[in-house]
Amino acid sequence: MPELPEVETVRLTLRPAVGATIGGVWTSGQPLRLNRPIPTAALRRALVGRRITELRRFGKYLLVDTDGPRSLLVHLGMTGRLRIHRAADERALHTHVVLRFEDGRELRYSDPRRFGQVDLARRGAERDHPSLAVLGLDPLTERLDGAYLHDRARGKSASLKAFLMDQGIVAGVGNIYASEALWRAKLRPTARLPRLTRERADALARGIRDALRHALAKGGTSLRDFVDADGVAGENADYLLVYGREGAPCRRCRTLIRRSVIQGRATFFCPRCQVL
DNA sequence: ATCACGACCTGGAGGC
DNA sequence: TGCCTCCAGGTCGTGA
Repeated sequence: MPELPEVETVRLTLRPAVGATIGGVWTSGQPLRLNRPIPTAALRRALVGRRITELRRFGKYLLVDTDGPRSLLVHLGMTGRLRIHRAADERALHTHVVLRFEDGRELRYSDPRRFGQVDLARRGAERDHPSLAVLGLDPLTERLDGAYLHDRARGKSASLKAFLMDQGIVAGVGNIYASEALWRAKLRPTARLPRLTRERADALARGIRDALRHALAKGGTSLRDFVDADGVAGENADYLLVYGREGAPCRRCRTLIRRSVIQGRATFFCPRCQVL
């Protein structure tokens, strides 16, 4: 579900949690991604009594820093939500982690499909965490340009779309924004990396940055599940340029948008103006 | 090493 | 109404 703009939207709307002191930790006992148990005891040891100091994002991962040495690491998977509630509010089905604050609020993580991840990372050494160590460049906080993409494409033969969705190359781009970025760059999702010239890589870098920034400005894309930390849906679904528009006219050339499947994921493109 | 596929899991939508 | 199939913002293990 959530790609970089959605995770960043959650981070921004979660800011009222900064300053809160964690009084208790509850977990559902159900495992998340890869059948991995939530490390309840370790979460309690690391977080109870600590004050939340900062919220950071690396690609699609969110870090909740505390005044202790450990940060809470969260990945939302496809259906994960992180929301602030009053403690008295009824708990949603599929709630898996609750941080009780001493001021009567709670930070709750829910995730029906349990594709997400909840763990601890060492503050200051968070990039040593195996999930963060493998991430490529974050287009919002680091300089993403054509030189970088062109260099990382060397020796590879995958499709442009698979390349974009590889978190080790660009951290934060997922299925929606891969299609959006390629449409903006006028590049065919099925095109192979050897044809990514430096000039095309420049266009692609620009397409990625623009797709993500515009989506973030609309509070992210809510196709079905996504809401921010206050439960508010994003508005970017109304502004998508190509994703989900199969059979509708291309916004540039009016040719009908086509849908195909690349690596098992729905992919949308204009067969006329995405020439490469 | 790289690449593409299937599996993981639940729920909503649409067809019959 | 109910039951079926298909689909979904992600990632990882597998086998070619």
